[in-house]
Amino acid sequence: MTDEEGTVAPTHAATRSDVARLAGVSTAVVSYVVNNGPRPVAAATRARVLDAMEQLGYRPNAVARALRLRSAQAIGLVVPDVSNTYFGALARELSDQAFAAGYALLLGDADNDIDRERAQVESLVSHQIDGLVIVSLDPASVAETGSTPTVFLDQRSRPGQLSVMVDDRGGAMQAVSHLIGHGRTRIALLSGPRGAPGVERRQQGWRDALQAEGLPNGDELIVRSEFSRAGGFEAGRELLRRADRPDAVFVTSDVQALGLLAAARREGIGVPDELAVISFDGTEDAVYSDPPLTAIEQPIRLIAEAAFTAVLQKGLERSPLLIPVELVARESCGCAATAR
Amino acid sequence: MTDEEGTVAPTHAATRSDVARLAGVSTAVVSYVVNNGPRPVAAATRARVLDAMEQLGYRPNAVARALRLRSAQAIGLVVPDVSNTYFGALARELSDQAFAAGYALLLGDADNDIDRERAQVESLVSHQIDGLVIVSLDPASVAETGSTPTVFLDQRSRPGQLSVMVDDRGGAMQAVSHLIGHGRTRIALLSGPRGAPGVERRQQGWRDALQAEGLPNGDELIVRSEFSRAGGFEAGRELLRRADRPDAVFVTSDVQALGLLAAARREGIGVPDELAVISFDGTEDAVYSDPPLTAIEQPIRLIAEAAFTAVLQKGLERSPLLIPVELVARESCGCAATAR
DNA sequence: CTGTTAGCGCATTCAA
DNA sequence: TTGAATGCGCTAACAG
Repeated sequence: MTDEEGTVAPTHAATRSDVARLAGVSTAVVSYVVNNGPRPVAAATRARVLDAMEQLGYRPNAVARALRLRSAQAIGLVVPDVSNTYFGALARELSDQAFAAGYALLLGDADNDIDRERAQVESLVSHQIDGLVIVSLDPASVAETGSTPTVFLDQRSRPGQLSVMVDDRGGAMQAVSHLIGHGRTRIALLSGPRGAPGVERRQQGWRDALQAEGLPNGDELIVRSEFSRAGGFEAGRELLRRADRPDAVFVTSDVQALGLLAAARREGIGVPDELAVISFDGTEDAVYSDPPLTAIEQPIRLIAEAAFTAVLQKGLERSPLLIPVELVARESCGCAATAR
Repeated sequence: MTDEEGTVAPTHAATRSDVARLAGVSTAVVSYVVNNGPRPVAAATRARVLDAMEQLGYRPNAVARALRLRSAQAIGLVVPDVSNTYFGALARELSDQAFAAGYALLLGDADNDIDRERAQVESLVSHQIDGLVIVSLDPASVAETGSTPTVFLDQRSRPGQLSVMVDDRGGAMQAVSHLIGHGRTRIALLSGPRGAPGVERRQQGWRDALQAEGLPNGDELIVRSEFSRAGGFEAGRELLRRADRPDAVFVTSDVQALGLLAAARREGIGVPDELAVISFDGTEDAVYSDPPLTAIEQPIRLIAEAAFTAVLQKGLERSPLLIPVELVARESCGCAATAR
């Protein structure tokens, strides 16, 4: 009820033709001032238009614009789980990039589910996004994105595919070498889900570094879990209860390492004294844990920049970038104790 | 060039009229089968259409649909910082809700900046979202959302506004009472940014609970920081270095509490023995910290459900919901020690 | 410098 | 049960 009061609140939001009418110009002119082109507009006219827009509280309709331009001025991001610290940070940085360039960000949370991931990708693509950045659970089975430029983060399945790669193997090798430098000899791997981004290469790095020193690197030293605190806790507990418990662990993500630390505490195993730990990611999680985690730090801002650039300027960056990572020593590896 | 080769690769993605042509029907019929209505379609015809869609790899254009329907089948979420565990979890749950209902989620990260927040809101609204959920830095200065239903999370500025409120005051009182039950008498407050969601009411609850017991509750017992680990660390350090150091702290968020725990460790202050801590949020951060945080747990899934429902069925839920919270005892309050 | 106008892809009313 | 035609709001020729 009380909808036909009239004159008070406009039924629809103002459109460009309302503005044109009020300003006494054509709709084209309104476009020209809104978009600052492509044709010039007389200063006086422009002022009238601006004034009319103001009066009407005019807001351009981005959807109509998107239909016309075949571009929504938006990019999509699909991750397995935004509530994971690393992916959250990634979403934040990408949102930053997008915003700075005038793009909106559509987020698809795959909920660690491959079907959900497919559905999210299809939904985003149908929304006419200008590009898609995806951290896939299984890059081989990602839905077809047609003409939407798509960049995979830290994974590559098909050859010609756009990717931003992180130096997973190198990082893992750094981590393991560091552990060896601390005199550790039985270095386990707390790995992530098969096929998850970076996992295979981090694993390879772990193995290669161990191999080079003639240290044990068999599958019996590997445990796996999801990228989560709970996963790291369970897998860590299993590992730490073994008779031939390792004296160090390289972990494929910060959140898993948080779980591992909790497991060590529960088992009464001192870190770093009895168990040295180095994780991959180097998010804020690593800085404020107990003990603070020595970690292979991913430059998330750089990664987001590279991804954003690649996705919007397809062609140029077809060379797969390799983002460097670096070891940031904190306490979980034993460095602090050594220093003391 | 090579555009008239035909039959090979279509220049544009297939549209409804390509499908119609191939199936030998009108575009209206294609609509009917795509949308399963509003008119019936003969089984044989439907089969032909489905077949044509398949052949062409047809994907409906959500933007065109949105323009026509004046609804993008999408909702927006604006938070101060997605990389904050709590907001990340919220984004995830809301994404879940939206997905289940066939909606996409547009995410706006305000980057803890009020101007950025305004811009994000405007951008989302212009994208014709069907509803907006916002956790605002300053609800009074949120951009006008016009006819887009908007629900504020845990804050209310204007009277008629849609909100999903959490029982902040009650939760804070529970926390403080619990601390008092452990014999603590000098209970500080590590508070959040002024105007941030829930902060004022949590502060009120802290004060009221203390007041009721005749315990000190002056402003000198309050320190403030952003909702971040780093903020909690700095403010915590300041607090713990005072001559009249408190014997307990109620913290307005998990991430701040993580920072406080790190500060206590740095200062050599034992938690919970010398300093009991209870935080607000109860995310996974609380479960795997050292010691695990006793926390007032927010039912994030419930909150997301309430917000989603409210935003899409405006009118119905105009009564401001009050979501209950509950204290989950872990170790930082001293319960474990008591039990032992 | 400004006005007219033809679509962008889709849903739907009106005819058939 | 199906087809033809209209318009959602906007951009960008094309024509003054």
